[in-house]
Amino acid sequence: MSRTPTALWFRRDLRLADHPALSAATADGPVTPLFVLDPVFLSRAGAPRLAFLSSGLAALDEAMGGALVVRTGDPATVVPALAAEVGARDVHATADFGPYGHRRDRSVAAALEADARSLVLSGSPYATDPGSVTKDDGSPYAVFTPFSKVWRAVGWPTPLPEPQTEWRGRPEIGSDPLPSRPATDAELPPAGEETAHAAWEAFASGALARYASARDRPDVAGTSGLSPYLRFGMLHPRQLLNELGGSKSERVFVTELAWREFYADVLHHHPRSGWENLNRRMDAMPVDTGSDARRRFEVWQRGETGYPLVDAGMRQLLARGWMHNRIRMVVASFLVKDLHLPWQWGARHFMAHLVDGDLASNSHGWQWTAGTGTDAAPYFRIFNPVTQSTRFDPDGVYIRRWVPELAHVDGNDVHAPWESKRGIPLGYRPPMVDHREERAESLRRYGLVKGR
DNA sequence: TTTTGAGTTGTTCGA
DNA sequence: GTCGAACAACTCAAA
Repeated sequence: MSRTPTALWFRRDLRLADHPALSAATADGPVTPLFVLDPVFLSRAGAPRLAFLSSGLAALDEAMGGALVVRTGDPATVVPALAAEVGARDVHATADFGPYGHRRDRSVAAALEADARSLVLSGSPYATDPGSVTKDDGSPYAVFTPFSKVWRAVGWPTPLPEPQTEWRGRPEIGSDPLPSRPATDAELPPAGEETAHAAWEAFASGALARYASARDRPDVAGTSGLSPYLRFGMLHPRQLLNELGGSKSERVFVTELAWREFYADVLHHHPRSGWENLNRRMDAMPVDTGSDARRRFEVWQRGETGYPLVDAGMRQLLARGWMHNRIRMVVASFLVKDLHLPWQWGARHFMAHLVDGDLASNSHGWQWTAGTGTDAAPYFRIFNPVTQSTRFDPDGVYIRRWVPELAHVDGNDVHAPWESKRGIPLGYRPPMVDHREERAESLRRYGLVKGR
């Protein structure tokens, strides 16, 4: 077997097990592991996600015996230069289906080909590659449920073992320093493949059994907490899917993974939907963007709306770089339907603070709430922040944890302190808007565009 | 080809 | 207090 030097360009696949591109590279010969600090990514990701990435790269580097090579700059320049330096004919990578990643990879591939080299893409961050689940006529699905049925029927390959790779990297191959962890006040989960697997094992043997009901409860640890690991490929969904059975809770968890795949598929077919309404008719929907809108947006960002559940969620986001899924919907509905602000404002704030921030899931989750997306929620589905609070945080445990001003408020007063006979607690604030009025205003605005 | 029923996550109102 | 209806429009799959 010929032994040709090769390179593996890591992106959102920071693991060694079940890594098709790594297996392909290992089959070629000695592998130079590369991570590129791309100024475009660095300018977009907020400090929490960069901090998580930094720890993830350190863990990956350690798992490779300190071989990781880091280069800084435009990948179209940096990757071919590294390939030439190590004499790699091929540069291996996992395919990226996001709009920017797809463009970037085309220009990197062109630059490599100009130098008689190739970018070889294997695998993807998904169980099924975006674009591969289609209707019989080849067109993409616009509704989740039929997509998910076909997606399940297509299935996924069994995970690959970690190969015996001959690394050829640092210090033999020069490298920039591994990125330092940017300062952030957020308390983040530990990163890395080993930690990710431990988190999965803990979930699988614990909260998974009650997932179907507990996943909606922000006051208990009912969710998997795996989203940051999936975001950076420290885990691959295929690894989880192969271990999941058919119990009610396991099926519900598989469905959550299917949503991740569906939204990646939608973004693949409609790249502009990352930041624009998928449903163009909704462009006519009036939203507020003036200086008072900015002020309301900042109140929402700080978690000072006066609605305890909304404020708890916004503060959890700042403190942890993460927010419970149901609360993401509650705060999103509040921004869109109580404050009448563009969903893109909220989506951008989420992307700046979420460790698991992923364009496909984030944008389409927001579009679902805003009623502008594929398979959108009916426009009249407007969350009542108090009803959601009493239903999903019945004892106020989540609110008291994240809104210290309310930590000592007794009983049900915690859900709507302004209704308390004892008055609004010191340090807290009255609701910034009247939900009943803003709900009516929202319905009025949707009425302007509906049926067109 | 046409028709029909179903579709993640809700709320309010009136009987 | 509980419960069913109403709140659109459109996509998709199955009949």
